[in-house]
Amino acid sequence: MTRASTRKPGEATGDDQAAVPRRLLEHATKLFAKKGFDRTSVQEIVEAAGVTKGAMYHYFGSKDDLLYEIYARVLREQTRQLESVASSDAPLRERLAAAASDVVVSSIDNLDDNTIFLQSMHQLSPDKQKAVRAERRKYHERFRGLVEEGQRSGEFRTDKPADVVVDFFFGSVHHLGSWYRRSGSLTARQIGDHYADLLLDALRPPAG
Amino acid sequence: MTRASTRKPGEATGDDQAAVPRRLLEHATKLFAKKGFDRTSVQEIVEAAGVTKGAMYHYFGSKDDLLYEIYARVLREQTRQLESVASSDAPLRERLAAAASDVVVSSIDNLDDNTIFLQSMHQLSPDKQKAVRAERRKYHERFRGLVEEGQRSGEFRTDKPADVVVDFFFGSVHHLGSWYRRSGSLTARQIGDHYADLLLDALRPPAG
DNA sequence: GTCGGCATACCGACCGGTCGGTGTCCAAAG
DNA sequence: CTTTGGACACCGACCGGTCGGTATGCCGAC
Repeated sequence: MTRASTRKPGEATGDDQAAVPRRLLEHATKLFAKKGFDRTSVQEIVEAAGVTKGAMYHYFGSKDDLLYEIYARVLREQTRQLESVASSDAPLRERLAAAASDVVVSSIDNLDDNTIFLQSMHQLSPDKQKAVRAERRKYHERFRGLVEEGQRSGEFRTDKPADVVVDFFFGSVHHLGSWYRRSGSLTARQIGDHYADLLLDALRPPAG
Repeated sequence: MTRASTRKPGEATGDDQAAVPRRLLEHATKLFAKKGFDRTSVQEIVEAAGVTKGAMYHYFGSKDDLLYEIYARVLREQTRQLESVASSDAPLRERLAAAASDVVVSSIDNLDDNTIFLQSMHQLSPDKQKAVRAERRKYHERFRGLVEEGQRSGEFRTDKPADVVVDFFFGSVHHLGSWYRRSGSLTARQIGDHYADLLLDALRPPAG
């Protein structure tokens, strides 16, 4: 009863050290991606993380909160990355190509988050959903800014609305999770470059 | 007790005549799209359709069956449409453009089905999921055939794998539901033509 | 001693699916 | 013409089970 360094709670022996909230987030991500948000019970998550429900509800207000935190983390990271690339002083075409390729690579690196984004967003509570959408919108707008810049300078075609082009492109990106397999023959960067090429070439003015 | 044309069953007075299975499918589609498959209870569906659970389980083996039927219906229709366009004797570029534009238009016309496809496919039982995937794959392969035809003839670039291009395009199509609003300024056909243009232009050989 | 960091036991709501029944129609028997 | 029987379409109360969330208490650290 008075043993030191008790290993009672949970069976987790491998990835222990990690803080409890981190472990919860990590395993929740995997489970949500694999089985969907609604099909994953809180019980499963806490068992996978080697803790109990008490622990989870100590750190998170609800199951929804868990999902929201996953979203927020991904969005912060992607926004940060885009901002860094978009505001460099490289030529426009290079900046857009880098932004496009990068978002593909990061989406593939975190396929789970991507899958969740796709399938479970509408299961968030309305206000949290609104917050996520707002953040996502900011991201799209920044990206669209690059396209519009090229349209003003004459580098890109102007017969297609910039927002249509951006939605076209991000549709492709969001759907990577439904077909990309790591066992395939193409690396994440190769896919990213292909996608960036397709975008840039689709944006060439029709005349030439 | 012996009245003719009794209107007892259900309260549905507006859209009655319609057969019960059709009504169930119709309302299930709307609810699944709005709230997601798991969040929609069988009770809600039958109430919306103006029948009872008994009726539903008389016509469908399970809630899963309902979802599967929705998928099957959409897939049959889209496959039929693609086959009709792809096998015409018009020039290749026109056939591909028509196929691309058509799938966008039909996806927008049936935004609900599209949304369900996106969000709820993984909630089907494994065997039904397999069946849906197989059918979907056939569709993609037919579409890819058009791209490959153009690559062989030299009309399209050959530095991008055809399957990457097809996945790129269908990602965009599947995501229409997440941003397209009927209240927007563009009609379904306009979006379809824009998307078709972007695809065709992305496929132009890099040299010119 | 009290406070953060959990564990454990438990609750009420709800959900998919079942099952014994009911009303209606039609066809064959009487 | 009437009766009977049974197939079909549907009803709705009910069940076992699960799930998100909570109430309470223990325990080591400060």
